Amino acid sequence: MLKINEKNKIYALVDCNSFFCSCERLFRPELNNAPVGVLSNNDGCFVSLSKELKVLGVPMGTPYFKVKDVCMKNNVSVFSSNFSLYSNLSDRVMQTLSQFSPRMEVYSIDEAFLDLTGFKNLNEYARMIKKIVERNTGIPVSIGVSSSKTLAKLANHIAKKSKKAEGVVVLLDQSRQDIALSKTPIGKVWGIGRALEVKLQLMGLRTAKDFRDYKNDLYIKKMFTKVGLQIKEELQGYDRFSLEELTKPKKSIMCSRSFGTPIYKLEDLKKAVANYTSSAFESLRKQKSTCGEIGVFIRTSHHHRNKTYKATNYIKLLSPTSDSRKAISCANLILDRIYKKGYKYKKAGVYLNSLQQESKKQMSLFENYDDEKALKLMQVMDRINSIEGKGTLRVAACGAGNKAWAMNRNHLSPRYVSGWSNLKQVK
DNA sequence: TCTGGGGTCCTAGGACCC
DNA sequence: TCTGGGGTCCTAGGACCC
Repeated sequence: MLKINEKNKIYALVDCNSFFCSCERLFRPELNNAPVGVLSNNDGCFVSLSKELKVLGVPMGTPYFKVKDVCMKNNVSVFSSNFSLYSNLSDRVMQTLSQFSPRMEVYSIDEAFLDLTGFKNLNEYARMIKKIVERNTGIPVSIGVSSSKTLAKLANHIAKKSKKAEGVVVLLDQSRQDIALSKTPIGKVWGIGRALEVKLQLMGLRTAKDFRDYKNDLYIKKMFTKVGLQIKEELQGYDRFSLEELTKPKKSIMCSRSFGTPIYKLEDLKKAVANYTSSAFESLRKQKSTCGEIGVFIRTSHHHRNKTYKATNYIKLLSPTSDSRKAISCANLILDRIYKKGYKYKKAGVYLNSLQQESKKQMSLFENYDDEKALKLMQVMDRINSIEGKGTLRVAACGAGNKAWAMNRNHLSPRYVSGWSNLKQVK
């Protein structure tokens, strides 16, 4: 099999600092240097912690009741989560980021990868991105730049921690990579979770550098599957998890909640699940999919041994649907099957599986470009030129297939140049 | 007493077919 | 009585992420 060995990509990972906390702070500037935390549904656990709260020794995911005292004593501002606000602000951040590269992957609500391949003065460019995002949205970000997503992620991690870095780390030369990787515990590497961490440590691999330099690839593949080997190669700087610009439609959708107060009765479960079903179907219709299978689960608390019960069951639909009323009657049927009397239910949810697109017309950002997208490309070009000098990059639009790209002049092929005049006309 | 919600990908193993 | 072997598809469950 051909192994592609060129390290020719450059990715930036832009990550919002303590995102939910930062969102809350936008409306309470007086909290800017104070400890802030945001809680999950039912105010269960912390899902976002400001730097000042982390310093107090509260780890991510801690149940609130366990640290309530600490919070009171230290005057911590604790918020219930407000996801519609966060998702609004996220859109604004992403919108701003899209001005800095023609290729971008929105990875999560608070993170995006930018393809900066071919760009120069990366440090300066990244600092400009950081400054402009903060100015336009009020959300502070950290940026890590390197030749694979995994390394960019690692660089970002350092950018967050190191004071000297001031929020931006470009991790490209070998000696700096060696130092950074040798200081990174193996479990901190993106894609290495608790289970793999244990296995790797048993092999004597304690740091990211140990793993990167481990010689036996076949053994890695056997022990950690294809993905494990890919992570190792990403640490070596090879691009194995390439950028995914398209926001693909979801393959499954679920909606579930824990109950603040437990539920005992079947009819109450049915009401709750009906609500979850309608909101799951809203997402389903939004991405123009139909659903071919519906599943429901109910469970008691898993934190106490005695009298636990959990059950899941599915119904396959003869004809896929996006009509939530049909789905709700299925959900009720399932609940009739799995409900057992006498239990204290703490959580329930609905799964939508076997999703299919109603129409296959999925467009990438720059496919079927229109005036607006073309103008956006011009914007990107201006940004790039402002830092690298005019003429470094050129924006071209390709007539065939209606694709438009911004690219390095050196990589400009005649095929793309042909569309150049097109785009100028648009401007 | 009180412990989130929403996803993806991969593999092993069983069912089934020829 | 002896009881093959290879392929595909599906599902459950584990691992990971934010």
